[in-house]
Amino acid sequence: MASDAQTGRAPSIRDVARLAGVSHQTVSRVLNNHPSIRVETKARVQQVMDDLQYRPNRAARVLVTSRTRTIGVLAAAATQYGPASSIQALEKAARAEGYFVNTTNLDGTDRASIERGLNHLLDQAVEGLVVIAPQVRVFETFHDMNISLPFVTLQSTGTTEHALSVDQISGARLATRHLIELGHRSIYHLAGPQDWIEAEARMHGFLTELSANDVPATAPILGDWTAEFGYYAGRELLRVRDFTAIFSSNDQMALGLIHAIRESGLDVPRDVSVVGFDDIPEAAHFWPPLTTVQQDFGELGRRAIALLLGNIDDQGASPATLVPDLIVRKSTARPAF
Amino acid sequence: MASDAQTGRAPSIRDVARLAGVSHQTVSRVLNNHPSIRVETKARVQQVMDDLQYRPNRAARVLVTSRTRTIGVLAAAATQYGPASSIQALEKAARAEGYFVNTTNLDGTDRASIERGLNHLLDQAVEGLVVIAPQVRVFETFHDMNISLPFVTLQSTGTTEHALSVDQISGARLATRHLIELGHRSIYHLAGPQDWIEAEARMHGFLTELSANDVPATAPILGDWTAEFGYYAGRELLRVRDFTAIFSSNDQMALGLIHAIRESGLDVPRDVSVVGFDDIPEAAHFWPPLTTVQQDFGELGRRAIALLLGNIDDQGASPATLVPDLIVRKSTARPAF
DNA sequence: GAACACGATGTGACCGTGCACATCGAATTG
DNA sequence: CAATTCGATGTGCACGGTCACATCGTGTTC
Repeated sequence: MASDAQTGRAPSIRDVARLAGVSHQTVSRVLNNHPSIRVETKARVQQVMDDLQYRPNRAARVLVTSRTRTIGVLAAAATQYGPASSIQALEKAARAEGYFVNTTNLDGTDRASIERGLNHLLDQAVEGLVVIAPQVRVFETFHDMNISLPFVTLQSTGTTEHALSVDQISGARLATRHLIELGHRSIYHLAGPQDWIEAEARMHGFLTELSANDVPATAPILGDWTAEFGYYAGRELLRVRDFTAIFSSNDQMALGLIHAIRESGLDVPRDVSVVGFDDIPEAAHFWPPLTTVQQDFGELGRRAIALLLGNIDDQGASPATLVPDLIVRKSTARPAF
Repeated sequence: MASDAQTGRAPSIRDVARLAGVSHQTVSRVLNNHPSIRVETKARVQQVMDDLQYRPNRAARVLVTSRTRTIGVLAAAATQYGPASSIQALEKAARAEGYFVNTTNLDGTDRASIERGLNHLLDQAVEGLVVIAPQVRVFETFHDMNISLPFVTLQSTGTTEHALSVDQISGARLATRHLIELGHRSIYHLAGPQDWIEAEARMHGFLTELSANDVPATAPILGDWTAEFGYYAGRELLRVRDFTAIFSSNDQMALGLIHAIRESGLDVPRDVSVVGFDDIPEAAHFWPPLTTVQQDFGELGRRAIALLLGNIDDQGASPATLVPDLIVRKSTARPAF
């Protein structure tokens, strides 16, 4: 009855202790590598751990320390390249810091779905939050549920302290300026959903750059990030055809746009120039290869973690601004006029 | 000193009990809605819970029940549409069943990375595993670490009981037959990495269909799922140009392929027909719109959970075979000969 | 050489739940 | 009407770690 280890439960710290002939506390010290332990004692304990394939029980640790070391990700478009890449990088970075990540995907973007997502995350007692979703609505909900938790939003204007400053505005200005410099004067903007902070920022950048160059502004078209939408928007737009260039808020919509343009017998870039945003890996292989604004999604994810853990562990992090690059390929040219 | 609730710790079951004037066990019963509780008692407890914004402590529960209700996902290409969609659906389905999901992304596909990923998952005591990665290598590692855990692989030939039977083979045959029926006799296959079971299955389907129709087989080209690879493979292939059609193992590589073909002055589908696999949302907007094999990634994810929870909760699930569809668009035509 | 510091280790309580068992009153049964 | 059953509730312990504190032997200090 001394070796009642076959109870089905995994070996515990006390099982290790017994076999190593030490107290459970000594085992705990080995686990947290406490300085004052004799090397041979440590070795002996470690040996027993290996033999037993011992793994510390996370739940027990969490219970006593009340630290879950888990950060939550609230995602709305985890299917798209950008968010997916950021999440991947973020998860990796968190893991390297000994943190766990729980990614929860919203069922929809309505209030109830957001609430459900947040609740799921709170049930796990996440220590911080990364929001990759319509931030505006999430933060409202967040506030109404009056929860206070360190959080970071992946892409933003940089107004809040919680926000990672990827300069979406300057990225959008870069794209717009490129079109203006080529000689375009009638430029449309296919925007993203306006409750995504980055969509709003890109639109803002677009309008700012237009007015800075005295180019007449056009009303942005509000899209949903999909190629499908880009396609139908393109077809609508072509009925009038009072433009020579379009700046799309992401690459997928640009693809749909090009599809519509070409289907109507026009050519890109001869008749219409198109600029995208994101530089997804496929963009270089669109036909024509897409001129677009490159974002480093991986870096974004890593910085999100750095910023968040900085908040959690209370040392202030420095979110230096990431400036996106314009990648000029073949989808833009001088207007035919 | 009776109201020592401001200790910083969240309210516990006993805080609720005290305020409701019942024992902690009664509160626990309310939580797990035990049948024999007076409705008014239940209401009173619930009221206190709301007031306190009480949330059950998951760690404590896990500790005592030794059930984590967490399933782990080991992912290698979470950045791509297919895997990402499956993960998203899977996470949602798991959540609906009261399970938590932890997605761990492999740093690489080497042995050490896989081991690291598995360890991370085991540290959380996941109750089951979904593998979206080079399965062959994962299972070897899995075996060598001699861990036994219910697991499911998302896409496979259907040989194992653990495997979800999406019939990748018949999907590939569908695509190949389509090309043959159009009159093609010189068909290449751009395959995926061979330690992905689905890549191997698609290749198998391709070869089977060729031989069933007495069409001479060609050596498959082993790719890495990326558009970039498709592009370079296409350039290589075009130096010889002894083919009229290519079946690509996924849509991204097909895109790169088309890019290379068109760049060399040839046309798709006039000179070369191309078929993809997956039907990512962008495929309909490629130029030309891509003929491809459609997979229901969401359904895949949902079934993975159903199968896994069936194993965990011990009721045998029935993994009826999902048969993919061929979506004919504009990238295929009769050979010009 | 007594007082003390310190390194190495052990002891017991505690974290927030669920489980097994006990209790107690009311309804049912013979 | 006593015995039994059952519904509604309470009591105490266990889960597997960490923390605060105690213990003990040894070297250092004055």
